[in-house]
Amino acid sequence: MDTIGFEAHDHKGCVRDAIAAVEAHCTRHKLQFTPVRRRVLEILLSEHRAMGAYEILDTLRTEGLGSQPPVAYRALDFLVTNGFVHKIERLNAFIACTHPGQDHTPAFLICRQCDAVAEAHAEPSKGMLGRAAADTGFTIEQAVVEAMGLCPQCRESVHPCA
Amino acid sequence: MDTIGFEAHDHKGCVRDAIAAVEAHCTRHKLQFTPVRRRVLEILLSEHRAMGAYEILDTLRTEGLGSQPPVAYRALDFLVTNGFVHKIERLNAFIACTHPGQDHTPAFLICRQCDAVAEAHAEPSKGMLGRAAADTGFTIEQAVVEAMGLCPQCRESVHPCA
DNA sequence: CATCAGATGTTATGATATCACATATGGAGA
DNA sequence: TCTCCATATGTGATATCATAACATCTGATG
Ligand SMILES: [Zn+2]
Ligand SMILES: [Zn+2]
Ligand SMILES: [Zn+2]
Ligand SMILES: [Zn+2]
Repeated sequence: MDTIGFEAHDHKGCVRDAIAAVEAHCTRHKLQFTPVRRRVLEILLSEHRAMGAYEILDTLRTEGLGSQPPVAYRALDFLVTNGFVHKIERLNAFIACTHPGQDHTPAFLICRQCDAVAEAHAEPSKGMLGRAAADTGFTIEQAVVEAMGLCPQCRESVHPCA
Repeated sequence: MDTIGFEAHDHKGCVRDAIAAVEAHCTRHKLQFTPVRRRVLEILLSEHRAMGAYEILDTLRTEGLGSQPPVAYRALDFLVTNGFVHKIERLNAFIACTHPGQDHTPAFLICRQCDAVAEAHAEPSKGMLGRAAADTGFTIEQAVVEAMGLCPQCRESVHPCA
């Protein structure tokens, strides 16, 4: 199973495991997993959905962990840079990674109805894109792949228009 | 050749042809290709790069075609909706389509050094992404595919760090 | 002419993101 | 220990991107 996000799962365990994985990764790479950074990751993990920076900041504020935008953006920048969180460009929002610590290139399935987001695995330099890049001499370093559409649940509930 | 953008070409002709194609498409589909909409498309075509809405608005303003953000955003919305212009999510910017009028799903190669953008062709429901979607029952309606990296020219000029 | 849909003009505001500068903290080396 | 320095944080201000709301205009239809 590679893409979770549209199905029920052991949420408590998933949060715990993710935090543990990030902790281990930070120790190994001498990265500072500070309280704000940890808390931002926890918020994203516990909600399990894409959240805007200001929405995260609201929570931090009530907990006395920072009240100004740079606090949230700096923590998010750290988490994104190190691959623990991904930015969903289409939503200007952030979501916790489902494979923290592992080197991977994510792709996302975003439901336009309920905003649920599932992380899948993308092969960057394979397929059309890789061919086009190779043809033109372009060097791909990173890729944003975000599919919009309807998740299984919302697909059910949409009236058939017929 | 499917991806232009990193190479020299007949620019005058490319602008003329694109405008003509859009004009024809609008006539056929009873869409109003108004002065503001036409001018915004011309600006994007002539610059041949990704431009922010406010940058476009600056030009409109000097020409008396509108001075407030909604003017630019409404024109861009029309052009994007009808596939004559694409939004580059990663840059919060817009770029003229290189296949206007044709039904297609674009992918982009974006140079992080010089901000040049090339449009390529993506096959949405093929490959990893399509598989992941099919596995989970997700229905893909639209996709954002944007690769970041170095274009051929910038790749040359970057010092080797060695 | 009356009506209406679509396009535009304009003011204000909302949402997202960064700059700039002060302060704190903790480890490496003199 | 003390100094230095890199990294992280606190905070106010500001930049950048985008839309809401409402008035007005214009052309097509009947
Ligand atoms: Zn991930
Ligand atoms: Zn859904
Ligand atoms: Zn296109
Ligand atoms: Zn370049």
